[in-house]
Amino acid sequence: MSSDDGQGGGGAEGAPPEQLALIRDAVRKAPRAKPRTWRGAALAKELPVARVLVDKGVLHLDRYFDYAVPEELDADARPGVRVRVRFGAGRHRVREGRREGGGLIDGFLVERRAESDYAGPLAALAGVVSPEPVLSEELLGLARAVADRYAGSLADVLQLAVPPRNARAEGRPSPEPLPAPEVPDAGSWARYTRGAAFLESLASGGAPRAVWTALPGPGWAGELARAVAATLASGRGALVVVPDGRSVGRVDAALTALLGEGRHAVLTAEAGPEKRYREWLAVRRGSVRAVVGTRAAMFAPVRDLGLVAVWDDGDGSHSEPHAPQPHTREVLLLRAAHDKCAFLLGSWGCTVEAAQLVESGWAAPIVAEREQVRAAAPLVRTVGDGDLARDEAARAARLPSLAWQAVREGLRQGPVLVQVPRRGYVPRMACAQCRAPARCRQCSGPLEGQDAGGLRCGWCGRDETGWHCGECGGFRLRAQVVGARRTAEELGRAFPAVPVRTSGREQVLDTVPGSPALVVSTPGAEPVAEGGYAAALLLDGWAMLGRPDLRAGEDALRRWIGAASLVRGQSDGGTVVVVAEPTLRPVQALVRWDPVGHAVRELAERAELGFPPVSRMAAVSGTAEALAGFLAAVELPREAEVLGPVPVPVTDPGRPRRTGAPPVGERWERALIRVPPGRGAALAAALKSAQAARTARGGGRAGEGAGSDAVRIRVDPPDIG
DNA sequence: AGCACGCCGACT
DNA sequence: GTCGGCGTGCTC
Repeated sequence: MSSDDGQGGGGAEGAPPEQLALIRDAVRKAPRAKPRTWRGAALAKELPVARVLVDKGVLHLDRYFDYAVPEELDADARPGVRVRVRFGAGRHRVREGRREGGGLIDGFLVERRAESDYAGPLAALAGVVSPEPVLSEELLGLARAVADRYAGSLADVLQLAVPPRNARAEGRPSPEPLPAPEVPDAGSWARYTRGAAFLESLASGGAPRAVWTALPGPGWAGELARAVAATLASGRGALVVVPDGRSVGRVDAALTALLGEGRHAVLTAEAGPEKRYREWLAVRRGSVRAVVGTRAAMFAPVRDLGLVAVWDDGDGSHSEPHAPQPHTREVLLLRAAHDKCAFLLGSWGCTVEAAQLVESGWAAPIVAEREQVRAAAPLVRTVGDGDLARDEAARAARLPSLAWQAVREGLRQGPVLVQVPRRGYVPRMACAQCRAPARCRQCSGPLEGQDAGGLRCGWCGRDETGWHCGECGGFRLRAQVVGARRTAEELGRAFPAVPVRTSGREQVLDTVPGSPALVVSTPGAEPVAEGGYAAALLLDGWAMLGRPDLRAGEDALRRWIGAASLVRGQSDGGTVVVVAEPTLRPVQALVRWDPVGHAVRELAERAELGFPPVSRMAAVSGTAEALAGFLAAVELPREAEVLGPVPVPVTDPGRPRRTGAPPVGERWERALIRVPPGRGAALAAALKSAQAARTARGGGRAGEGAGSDAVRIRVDPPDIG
């Protein structure tokens, strides 16, 4: 971990000429013992200098600024508090001796010091917003590590890590902390080979690190709660981050069942600003020592942290959409390293990153015995192209008879889940004959069907008129996705006696009763069925696997496993039918219920190709000029490799602009920069300093508003072709 | 980002 | 001889 401050001791060696004046000043005004303010106001007697992190964009770049502490603010101006300072106007004020120009802006007081390194006269703190010390040394250290890891600014990270102040919440005292609970028994952790040992280690103050492949079914929330309880029993705090509000609810319920009220806080965005800040404060003040929450909780200031845990790290919600877009898993890894605490990554599936933690020896696997898995997982059957072709009935009904059969039989035993692709998925086109994805002849982008009936490239936007298949020469197309939703509707009509419930983006159902019903859901929105689903039908195979993305296979498997984990085990007759080609690797992994094996193979492949997470990548995007300028200026580590630039898909005016996509009407390019393992920090540092130099200098060019010259940097880009 | 500094051309 | 253009650099 690199810990350079970016701001050295102030030596004159190699100083650029524009700093000479400053240095001359410094020499003349040499004795730095006592800071002077412009008007010589009375200062605090002890430690009269406040080191402040100014909370403003990216431009001041993680530098601290020193301010004088007026006597009347001495008591409140403690490290960690929010302050107001004047910032922005120049030295002229000293000469004119009149008004203190510059606007009032927010900042965090980072440190009180006896003297300043700054040669000039110090401005005084304008005020202390509140005496609540919200930014602890640990949180600051974490924020800096995250900023370094992601080539972002400290201020940006702090915006994610410290919730906005709410005076009412701050005014209320937090409850008295409860004593540590008893050590819980192993409970259902006994289902896993190393499970009980992991809990014992937590309870006795150890810092074990594990990647836990959870058995399908609802047991995971209780198991997480038990890990939290064991950590609390050791006298330490615990943090659990899950992908969504529903999962928070499950872990919350499990914690309450195990520990009663008052021992854990719930941090979600849904709570609203006041409640959220109140909970956050209770954690910071040490009133509550355990936290469960969504993404933003990854920064929760838990006291004496003993365990960090993340559930389902493959879920996209763990990626923070705001700069610098940190990922829960990576932030918790940093916390585990800094605080030397235990780490638990749990999931029904297994990401490539998780597999890497095990392969590298950093974390131990926690898995169940093979027979246990086989009994707990449903029986999985596939329907591929061959079956469809042979199955005359299937083509007529647009659904294979195996699927009908599974649904019919499932409905006799209980609810049946039907997983359909998310709406808004653009229908991608494929050759009707050989199923090869239809690609643009200009840029190889995916061709998409249009409402009007034509074809258009999803990347470069060109209309395609004379398409023919590059693989087999065929000239007939079929939609890869269209039909699944309609199929679900048809299913409903085919079983008129059975209620149909839907769960999706607009309305997500939490649970459904155990009585026979068709439950149609998009991936990730599947309700939990009481007693488990009798069967599931997974209809989005082509949609998931057809995407031209590195993670398409991994993602598809994750979503299938997520749905299939809600189905009763094979021993209770649970059945899953997946409509996808059985020769494909993710499909085979689902049939064998072997997510870890799949991730390990993916990992080996990525290592061979030099793909993340084995190497570290960053994406840099912007206009062609901006990108070329940036690439010319950046001083990359020697081992770095620049791929591209290539054109970025244009933003369709009709659809919402995705984060990182160019503004409508602009053409952007993107370069990928790759470094070997261990050089990630060096890459981030290089990108950061080049970006700093450019934003400081370049500024607004002719015509366009400022920013047309800027580039966007994304460490760990999620979408690598 | 603001905003003041400074070094060049048109004005009273 | 002075006013003000915006190009450049700093903000404790």
